[in-house]
Amino acid sequence: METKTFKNKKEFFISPSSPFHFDGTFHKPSHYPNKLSDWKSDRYWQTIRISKRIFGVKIENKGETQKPKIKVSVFYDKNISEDELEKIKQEIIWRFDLNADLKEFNNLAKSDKRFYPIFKKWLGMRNSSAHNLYELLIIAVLLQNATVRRTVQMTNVLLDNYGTKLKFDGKEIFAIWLPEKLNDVSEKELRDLKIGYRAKFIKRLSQDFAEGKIDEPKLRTLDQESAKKEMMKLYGVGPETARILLFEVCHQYNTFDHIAPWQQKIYSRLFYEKPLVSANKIRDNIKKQYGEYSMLAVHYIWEDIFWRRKHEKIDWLEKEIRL
DNA sequence: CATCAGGGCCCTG
DNA sequence: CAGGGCCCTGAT
Repeated sequence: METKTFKNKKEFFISPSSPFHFDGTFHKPSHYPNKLSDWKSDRYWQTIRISKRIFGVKIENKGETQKPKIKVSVFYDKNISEDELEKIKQEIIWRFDLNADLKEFNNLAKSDKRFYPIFKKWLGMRNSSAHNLYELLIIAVLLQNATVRRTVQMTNVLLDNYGTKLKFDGKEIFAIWLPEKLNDVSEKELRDLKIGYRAKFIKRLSQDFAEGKIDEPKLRTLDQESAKKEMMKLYGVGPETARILLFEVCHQYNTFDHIAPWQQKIYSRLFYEKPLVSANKIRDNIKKQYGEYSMLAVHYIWEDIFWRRKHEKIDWLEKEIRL
């Protein structure tokens, strides 16, 4: 593992579209714990790679829901150009969907008698991804067919071997390796880290990205159907992984199509207070109610229950999360 | 102790 | 388009 310490710092501000919810956007309690970011109320840290160069980023809330403003501090070594700063700014705006127009969605939420309190509580929250396509793809592959504990284990062993530990602002935050880092790493070496059949996926995906076969900027501009088609071409990407990528990386709000069995159980409780409702019924009802914003609406309700879980014991939920 | 399904996907028939 | 196999782990 590579370790770097960055002491130089430059700052700039971003004004997200209003309304905006800082903590809901920068922290997702449903995600598994990892060393790739850190969060305290109104403060957030992560690493970011811009044209293969790595930076430390601290983001602070300096505004209010209706008058949003965030301060970004970029940590680097040696020097940084205006161009790089601008690229970082634009990338943060994209990844955290800071320019989102959620007027229509918020109107929809208002007419939802049952869940309005939740939508109101998280008003201005964005669906976001701290990571780029390759990085989130790696995470998604590590989620496949694994319990949380195992996913955490696999993430850590890979980061310890190929990642970068970045020290900045008194924090130690990791970055996922660049795809070409695995050029000279064999599938067997990966396999020996106990990541199982995923070694094959990660090896092949890294190769494809290193060779520049995937055009992330273009994928971000495609309509949902075309983007999904392109994602599914990636080795190891099926319906569930494509859904994650489309929602988090491409900010497609209406990706509530594939429902995994464990999600189905949680949705059944959340929406029907029953142990098990058929996936088709769940999907149809949600799509009918939230239309183009199906996944986004579910995201609000989903994250809300995981926020509650932080300080409240929810027995049925504990049972459905495989730790 | 053994067996099995699982925070999916690929491949084969 | 159905079903087996895949790495491992935890539940039974």
